[in-house]
Amino acid sequence: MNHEFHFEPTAQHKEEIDKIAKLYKVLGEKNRLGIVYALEKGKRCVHELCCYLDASQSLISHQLKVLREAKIVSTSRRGNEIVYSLADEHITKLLKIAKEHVAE
Amino acid sequence: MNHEFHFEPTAQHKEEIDKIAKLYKVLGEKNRLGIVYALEKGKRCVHELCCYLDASQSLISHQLKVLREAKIVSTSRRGNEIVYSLADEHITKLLKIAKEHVAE
DNA sequence: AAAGAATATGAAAATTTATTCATATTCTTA
DNA sequence: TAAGAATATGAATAAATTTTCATATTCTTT
Repeated sequence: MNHEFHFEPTAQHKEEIDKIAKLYKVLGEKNRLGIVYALEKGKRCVHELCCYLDASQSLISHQLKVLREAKIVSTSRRGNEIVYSLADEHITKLLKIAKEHVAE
Repeated sequence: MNHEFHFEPTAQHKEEIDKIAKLYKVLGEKNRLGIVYALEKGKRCVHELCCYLDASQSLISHQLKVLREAKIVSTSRRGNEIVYSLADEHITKLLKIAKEHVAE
């Protein structure tokens, strides 16, 4: 077969692919996605997230950092605690579709 | 602060988290996501995907296997070629939301 | 049936990511 | 301001993933 014809993603497309791949990669990890699930129900401090996911404080903090850097969660302080919440509703929308997809 | 109160995801929730994390993980890789992008425009054989992504045949085949196992793509034969296409429209929907999310 | 084209695959190497451990930082309150 | 609680972080280790290389498989055509 003749494969002279080449096609390529545009630069913009490449960038978009990069961004989305990064986003999916961040959400494609059990603990991080679990955190997002927990936060869908409301704000939670780190300790609560550790309980929820039955994971060490250090691990959860590291994963929270990844989520922060991806702008998926945001923080505020409440006394001695740092309280995490979802950065915006987009994530919930994103998850909704994914939930539908896997519900089969 | 009092952290007597524990909460946990239900078994079903855990399973859902697992499934979605797996799905996102598969899509959270540049080359695989690139393949999906290419296939959104229509069926493509392996060689075409290699060109599109400027990647080796072996690499693309390996990634296609991952996509196949995740039921994201399906195949058919056309003479000597294996032609890949998206398994269903869900993926397109999923991507649509993600595209919106990163378009900022 | 032999040769060639297209794709797949196993195993090794390279790279990335997740996890742990020890410790630092930041805030609060006695 | 000292002590304690909650969280963050750097570095090391463990584990998983991606990529390559060599080769196998499958189909087509002569």
